[in-house]
Amino acid sequence: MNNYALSNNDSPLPLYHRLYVILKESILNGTYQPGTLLPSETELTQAYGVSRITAKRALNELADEDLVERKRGKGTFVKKRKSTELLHTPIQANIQALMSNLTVIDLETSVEVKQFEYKKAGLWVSQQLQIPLNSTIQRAVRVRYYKDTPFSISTSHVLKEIGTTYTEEDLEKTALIHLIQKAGHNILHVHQTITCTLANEETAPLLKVSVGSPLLKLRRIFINTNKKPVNYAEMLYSPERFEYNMNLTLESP
Amino acid sequence: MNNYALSNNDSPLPLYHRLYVILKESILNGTYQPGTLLPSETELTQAYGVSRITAKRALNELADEDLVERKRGKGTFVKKRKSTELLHTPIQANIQALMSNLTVIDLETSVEVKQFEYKKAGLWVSQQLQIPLNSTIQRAVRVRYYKDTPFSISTSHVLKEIGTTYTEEDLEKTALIHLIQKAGHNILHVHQTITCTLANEETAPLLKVSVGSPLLKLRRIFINTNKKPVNYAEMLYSPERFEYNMNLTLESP
DNA sequence: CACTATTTGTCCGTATGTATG
DNA sequence: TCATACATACGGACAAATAGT
Repeated sequence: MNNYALSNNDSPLPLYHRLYVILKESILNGTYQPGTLLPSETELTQAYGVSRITAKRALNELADEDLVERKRGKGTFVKKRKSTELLHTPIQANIQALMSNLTVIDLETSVEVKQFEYKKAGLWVSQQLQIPLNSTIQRAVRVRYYKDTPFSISTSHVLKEIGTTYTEEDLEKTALIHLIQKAGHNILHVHQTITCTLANEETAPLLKVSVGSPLLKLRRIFINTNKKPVNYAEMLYSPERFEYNMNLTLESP
Repeated sequence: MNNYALSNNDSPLPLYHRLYVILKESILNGTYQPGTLLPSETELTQAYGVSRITAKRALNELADEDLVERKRGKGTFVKKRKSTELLHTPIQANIQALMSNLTVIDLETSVEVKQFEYKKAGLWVSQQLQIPLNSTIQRAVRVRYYKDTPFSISTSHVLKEIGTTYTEEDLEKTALIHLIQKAGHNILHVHQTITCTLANEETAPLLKVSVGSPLLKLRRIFINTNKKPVNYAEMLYSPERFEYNMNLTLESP
């Protein structure tokens, strides 16, 4: 059996948790079908080279989550899931890589602020920011260049009280995330959606692509420590100049 | 200062590591500029409500990574970074959500295998799978339907010795990842790239969209425990039927 | 009915890592 | 640096439930 994943010893995650993740994954991907018997504590002990207490704890964590049922003298059984809602877990990642991407963009590219205005939030934006319709927000459209070729168009919608803490010039020099943090709002979550669209008469010339080209579209909602959205942004990229990379591993870093 | 992130106590990650992540992030996003002084151990103690030893350890982890320099009696200074390579960290996420997505697709959708053939790998595929040019691989094209509307086209390229362990019929009933695992290959990493393209004469009718529609394109390389690529797959989605969601948080789950 | 094997539950002692004051 | 507390992880021991011989 695979004990490779647990040989790495310099992980800050406790052993029982890593074994729990491995087992949970095997249940969710169908290696252990609902109703079937999971390996016993002693089998896990041998297979993964851990103590029985560690194996037991991993199994108990699964039982606490109602993924398995433990029966003394019989074994640990995979439960049948009633709803599939539980499975719709979106990718959960560390914000760190996003932050460093934002910073590296800031360092290596130049920015041109195309629009900078205060206006009333429409239906879509007010829903995204969870504010009343027609609240005043700050809308900024920026184009990023990398070595003189346009790289992205980003349209941000920020709460008025945050927008007033910086100027149009600040936005050309500093990453928006940094300005928001300076305004006293620490970002705890970012919800991100990746989709695509076509370049239109407005966006095509800004990115120097032809109308009808495919564009990668990112929508981001920044949520502060009070769980309030503070920024809704849409980014457009030409797929020839930007692709979104991710590494998915058994363990979180 | 923000001590919210550390109040959550049910994380399996040790406290010093979570503080380390927060500090690292603040350095990378520019809150603490290179050359400047980081908060002292006692300041961190007060700001985040941790003991001095915990703060010390978090700072030492940063020093071990060469991100900061510690000077006795003076303080902890943010180092200047020589290369920006370090910042280009791609999003690092747990494979679990991807696995469960694959499973839920398998449960709720129907699959039609459009092509199933063994052929010689071209330049691109052989590079992705790290095999010699003209090696034999198995290529399968599948269309997924969700309630009778086409949902995705996926084209997979699998090493010949894995492809021969299952049939075309298996591929209609079982997720490919499951079949690969049954062939004895445990997946440790998945490298994923998200980009976009246009529907052409071949793909448009399969997805029942018009030629020239924008399509979300996912490329995935599955890597087994021996660090060998075993599957290269491309997926196409209509953006009206599928968007890619991610949650980015300070802490990994 | 005992007897045995398997499996989980509970307990002990010990060592190390984490975290506080 | 020290003392203390708790969590993690190991090895071992024994009890209780289950199933088959």
